[in-house]
Amino acid sequence: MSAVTINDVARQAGVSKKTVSRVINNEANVSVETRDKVMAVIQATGFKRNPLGMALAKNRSLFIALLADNPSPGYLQKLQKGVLQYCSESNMGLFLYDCSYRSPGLVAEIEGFIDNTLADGLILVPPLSDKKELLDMLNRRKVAYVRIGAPDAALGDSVGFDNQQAAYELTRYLLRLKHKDIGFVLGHPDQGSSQRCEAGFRQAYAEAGIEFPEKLLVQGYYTFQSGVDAAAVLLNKTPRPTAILASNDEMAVGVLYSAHSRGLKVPDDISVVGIDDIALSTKVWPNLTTMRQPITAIGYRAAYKLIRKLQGLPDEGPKNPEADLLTCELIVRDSAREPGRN
Amino acid sequence: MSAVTINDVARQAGVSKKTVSRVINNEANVSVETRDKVMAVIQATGFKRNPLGMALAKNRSLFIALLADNPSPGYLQKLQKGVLQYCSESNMGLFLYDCSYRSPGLVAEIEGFIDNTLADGLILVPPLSDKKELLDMLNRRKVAYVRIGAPDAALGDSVGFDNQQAAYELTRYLLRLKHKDIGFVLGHPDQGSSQRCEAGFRQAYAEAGIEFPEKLLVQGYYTFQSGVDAAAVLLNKTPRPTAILASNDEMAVGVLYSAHSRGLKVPDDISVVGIDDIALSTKVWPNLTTMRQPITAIGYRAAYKLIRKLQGLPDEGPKNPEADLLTCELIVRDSAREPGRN
DNA sequence: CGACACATTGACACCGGTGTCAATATGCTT
DNA sequence: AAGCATATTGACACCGGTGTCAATGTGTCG
Repeated sequence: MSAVTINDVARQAGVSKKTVSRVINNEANVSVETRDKVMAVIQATGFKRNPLGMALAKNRSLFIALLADNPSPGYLQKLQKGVLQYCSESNMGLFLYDCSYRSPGLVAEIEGFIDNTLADGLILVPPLSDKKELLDMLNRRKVAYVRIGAPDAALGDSVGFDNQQAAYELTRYLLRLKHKDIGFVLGHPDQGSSQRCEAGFRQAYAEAGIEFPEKLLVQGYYTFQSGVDAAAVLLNKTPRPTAILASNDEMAVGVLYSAHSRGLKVPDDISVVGIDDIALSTKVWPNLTTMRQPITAIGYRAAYKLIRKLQGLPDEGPKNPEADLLTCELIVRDSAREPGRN
Repeated sequence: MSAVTINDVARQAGVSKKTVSRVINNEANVSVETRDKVMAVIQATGFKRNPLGMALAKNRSLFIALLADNPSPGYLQKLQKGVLQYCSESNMGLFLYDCSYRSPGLVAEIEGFIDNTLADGLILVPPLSDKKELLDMLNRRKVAYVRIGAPDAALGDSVGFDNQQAAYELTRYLLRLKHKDIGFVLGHPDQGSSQRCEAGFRQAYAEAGIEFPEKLLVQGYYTFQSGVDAAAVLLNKTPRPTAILASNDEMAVGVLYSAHSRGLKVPDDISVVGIDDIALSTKVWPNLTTMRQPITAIGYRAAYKLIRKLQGLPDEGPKNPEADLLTCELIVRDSAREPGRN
């Protein structure tokens, strides 16, 4: 059945196994006749190189891993899809590893994971991508990585999108709709994206020359539940905000939920918008108006960058020197409109 | 830095590398002094066995893979969590692979994936777990697998839960609430679980001595969109059903969405229930009444069964001879109640 | 024709472990 | 004390590939 080895091919083709190795690796300096002969045997026998043997010899495993804490499940899922897609295209295996951001043994745990799998490279999802100790360990052990969503040239390659721009444009959109009292649900305080979102809100207000409603800024943690809780606070304020902007869709859906449970109608009584455009956003009623982040594309691009680096090939993507920032897009759906008579 | 090999340990401990191998594998017939001496060096050097070398020598990779098409993202996510958990506990790596159920090259594609990764075993998520050609290939290649959610002793080990029982109890619950015209959204026709659900509906009606409403049976495909579509059909019937039971929560949420978009109130105007209890079910308004399937536990148990099998250790779980069927549980939330005056 | 660059190929060691088997030491039986 | 079973250990080949280097063959130049 299986197990046609390089030795079998070599024997049948009447060459040394090194020559077979040359052929399967497309190396130069193999005569055309030899190459054809070997290829024929490979075809006939259905030979596939054993990745483990190769990995051992080359000290390169051909596996990468996606490391994630689980902030917004919908986000992770889309990201994973993009990563997986490029992995398939390039015949790389993708390991999955869940970890807990707050666990004290995190770095050691991940070190153990690397030892167990010998993954060549890692894709780090926020908030892991901001974790200095982790990056230090990876640098020390010379494990390649690409970070998602946290551009900071000093910390290494990253792919993400411009949260500040997204929040800025979304806020402008609400301001254009004539909302003035907008409630903001912040993201997780440990994540850089959170501060960038906040900067975007403020920027839009500043440009419009309207005083920023400091009292309508509520802490969130990027989770559904934190959105529910934040909305509960905001909806008790007087005057009640006419719109709520959450730093991600997962929380925006929580806001929606909170509004519904107090009998408020969206968008008649209050507008709700988010950022990301995850699958969930079109499963709730009403569909969420949001800034679409090309999450799957980001995952794809991250995998591309990592794998190209591992292969020693140049990155032929966008020429952005330090970080890839993919652009976002306003998706107008049904959860926001001009404030009504209340 | 890294790369303490078994040779290094052997040299420093003054023994042969085979003896070191014996120690790290906990083999018998090593004297206590030797074991201690070797252990001390292992501790001191921080030696970790290289999984690739081991895999090559033993012809066992210590990696398993989760193969999935993507029926209901929430389902997959919970499952993945359970699988990952047991993998972590047992130091196994988990590969992820997405595939398309309908792709004609599916079997060859998966075969290629196995060649690329040398995964020791596979966990198959429905509808893959029903795919005869796939199972044949795996048997032929002697790749171990555990199937999720499709008990059928002839096809190999499986872990799942009793869909028929779930649908049966859920239907009884609605009947007890005095619903009579219940609309049913069936699952994917290719998946066995779908027929079992249907059997459960019918069983409950038969027991109650009520004629089964054949006209209220609508085809679905386990996706959100198919739930939306099926509900559109059901809500146009006269008389309109007073309740809709969907074969999974993903579709039930679609039904909810459909009801909302026609201005119907749930549960005042119509009750909606589903099966699974995914994360989504508590993010929509109103929260979904559902039969909870212990999805994460199923994933955990599947990984357990597979890995124990690979390790040649006995399965010390439930003594169910052919398939593990974990029990389900009715979760009463806010999307169903007695039919109103209409 | 000799010297030399270059293309082609294979022998062999090596990556980091494990399996087999033989060598030696030890304890027990009679 | 001889005979034998058992415990402990290491030498060596092997898993399936790749890297190094030397040995050939071929073409070009002076």
